[in-house]
Amino acid sequence: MRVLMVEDELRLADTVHRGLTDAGFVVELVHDGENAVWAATEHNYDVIVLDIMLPKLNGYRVLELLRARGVWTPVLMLTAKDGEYDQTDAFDLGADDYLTKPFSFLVLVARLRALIRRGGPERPVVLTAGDLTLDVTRRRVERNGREITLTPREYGLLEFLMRHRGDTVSKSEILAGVWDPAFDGDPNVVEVYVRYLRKKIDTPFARHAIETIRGMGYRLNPEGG
Amino acid sequence: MRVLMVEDELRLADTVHRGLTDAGFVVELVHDGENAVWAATEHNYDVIVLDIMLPKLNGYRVLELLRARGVWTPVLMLTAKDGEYDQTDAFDLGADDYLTKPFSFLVLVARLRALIRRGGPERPVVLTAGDLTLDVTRRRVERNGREITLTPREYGLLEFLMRHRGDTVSKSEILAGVWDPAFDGDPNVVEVYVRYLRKKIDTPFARHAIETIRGMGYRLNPEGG
DNA sequence: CGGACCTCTCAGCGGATTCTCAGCGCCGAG
DNA sequence: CTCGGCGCTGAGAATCCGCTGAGAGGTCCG
Repeated sequence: MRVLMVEDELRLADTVHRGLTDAGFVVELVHDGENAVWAATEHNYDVIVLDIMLPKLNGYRVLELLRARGVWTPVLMLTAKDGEYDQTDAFDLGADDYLTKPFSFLVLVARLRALIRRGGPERPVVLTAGDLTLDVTRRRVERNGREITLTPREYGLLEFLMRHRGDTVSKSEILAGVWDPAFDGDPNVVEVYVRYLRKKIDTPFARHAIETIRGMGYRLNPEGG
Repeated sequence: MRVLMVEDELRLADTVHRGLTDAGFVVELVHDGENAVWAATEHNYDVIVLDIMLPKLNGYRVLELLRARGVWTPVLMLTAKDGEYDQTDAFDLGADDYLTKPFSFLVLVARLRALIRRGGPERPVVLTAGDLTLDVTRRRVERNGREITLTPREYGLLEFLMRHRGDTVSKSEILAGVWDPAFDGDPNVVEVYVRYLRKKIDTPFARHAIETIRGMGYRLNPEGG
């Protein structure tokens, strides 16, 4: 499994490079657009990880050039929330899949595997509970069509609850799934963050998606409350 | 069907190895945590049988490392009754299924088959008695399609009765099974909670799922009363 | 450096839950 | 039919648990 990675931020490039290597990929790393085009044309990769913000040629141009040259290697794009193309859906740019920074490393690996296996993108995962939706790819939460901005922790908690929607999950399960595995603080944090979430996703909409199961934990109502 | 087995007790490892081979599995055997991580990362197994007590890296750490590297092979954990993690439910550690030593060999084979087939743990059953249902994972009780909310104690009692539905269970058995093992209060609590339960699951539906067997205990009617 | 934001801790409140208790009534044995 | 015991019941005390507001520390960014 050969991966070409195009990324100019050295720290990020290094982290991901090491991680992907550990995950069993053979990784080649280039730092700008010109080298990316050259490498991708010259060698055969199973998949290309392509940052949008690059010196010399941006990711969009790189992709365009490759396709024009008949290079159809699947491309996973990395987009930033606040970049030049922040509003753009990377699919429109011709990418096979994309992730928004910051992204989960595990998600990256899973997407790469999917791209390689199917030669196509993993179907975008959107979790829903009634009129509440969470787009895992974009880290975007909406209710009733209105976007809701969440902090990372709030987002993690909501994603966890939505992945288990309908199930009653205990506070310790939530801690294990959302917080650092080594976290050993007061489980009261969970209550606090449930409160924060409710203030953002329930109260303004006069709904009760997050139910308290006293003595047991919490449960996200699959119908959205 | 390829199985990676991680077990350091030679005798046990040998027995199970032979048995699984006879059952049609291709078994690879390693004896410590480091080799387990290496083998599981390098090769593709259908399922991993992982002992908790291991030299170098314990099973918990092995599992953690594998998941962190994006290896999502289903894991069945072997736990001992009296080990460091005896109290812990192995699901909390991220295992897909687990068995407590000593275990029945046939049970092991059945669980492995289930894990491979579904790529996930065997889902605990939904207990039913007539139109009364109790979903263990969702912690949800319904009668006649209507959801019934129970307090933790009430729920524990009902689950116990439903697991023994059709049997007559004495108050002391109930106390031992539902209350804290060290509980030494008045057995009258059981009567009190039976009453609470009846008020919620029987009275509103004009049924009698919970029968009193005078001098003996209680019995949950498998037909729902 | 200062401000905005985020994460987490803490302690008090109040409602929900658990359990005790004492009296009542029904069941079944003789 | 009578009586003793077992289970039922309502009330209430004690405890638990989740909710909440305030705020301390940390981090990021200008």
